[in-house]
Amino acid sequence: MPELPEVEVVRRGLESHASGRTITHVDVMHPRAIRRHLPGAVDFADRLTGVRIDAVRRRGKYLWVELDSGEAMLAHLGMSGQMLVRDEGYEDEKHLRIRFRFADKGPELRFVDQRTFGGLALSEMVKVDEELLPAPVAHIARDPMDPAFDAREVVKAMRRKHTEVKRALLDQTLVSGIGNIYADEALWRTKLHWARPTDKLTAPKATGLLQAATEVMNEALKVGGTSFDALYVNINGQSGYFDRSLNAYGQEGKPCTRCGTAIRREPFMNRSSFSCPRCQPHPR
DNA sequence: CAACCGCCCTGGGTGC
DNA sequence: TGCACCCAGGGCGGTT
Repeated sequence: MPELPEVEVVRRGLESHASGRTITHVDVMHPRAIRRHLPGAVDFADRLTGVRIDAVRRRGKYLWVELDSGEAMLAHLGMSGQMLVRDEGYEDEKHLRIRFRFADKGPELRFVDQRTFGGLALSEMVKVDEELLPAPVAHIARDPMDPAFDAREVVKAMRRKHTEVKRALLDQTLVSGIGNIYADEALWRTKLHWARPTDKLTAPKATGLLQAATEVMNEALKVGGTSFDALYVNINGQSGYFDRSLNAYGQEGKPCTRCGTAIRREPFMNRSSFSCPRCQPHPR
């Protein structure tokens, strides 16, 4: 569920509630939550203890905190990962995976994850295009909210590919941050079917598609992101409201808000794609 | 090398 | 009530 807008909501929450704080205790209650930290839970906790959080950053759906030790703690929320700021003594969540306590004795930071696709890891920073990134993020493309995002270059690269347009939108090495929800919404806004071949898209169409993706994610960010259930929440456990503004994703059978035709659902990469049969006809 | 497929995992929902 | 099954899905490793 968490795509760029939802991860950005979490980043902002962490920036105001975790930056500048020094970690004193780390409890890893589920090893799978740090499976990408190969040296294991003890090493993870040891290297974080006594370390201060200097900044909280994001690229696409990846989130990381810069530490005064020179490392970064990298997070990916997967489908159901949450970062929660909770007062000490607040009841443990059922799927609490990692708990952080701080020197200021203020609220804890908790990583909660029902479906365990998410996780945390410590990583070293590497320089990519004059920018320091955690090593596992080095191959992730800039997202549309990055000041250095170059839409013209992305359009060129997209039109060079031989694939379906939705696959390209979801390719995090081409443009990052877009997942199934915002891909379907951007395609609906641009009146493109997901299976349209990228190499047959005109440059204006591809440009418009990227613009639509950027706009829909900005609109979602303004209202706190998209939540269908309790799986995506901000650091205080609150849902976002953008699900009320969705035109395609999850709208199977409902009338298209543009033309009234019932929205269809089609299988796509072992999941679903939602689109309007009239506004977004199948490519020939 | 680019494209693509299957797997990782859990629990809420549904149908029998 | 209980069981089997389906579905959600980003990223990664392996295959074509």
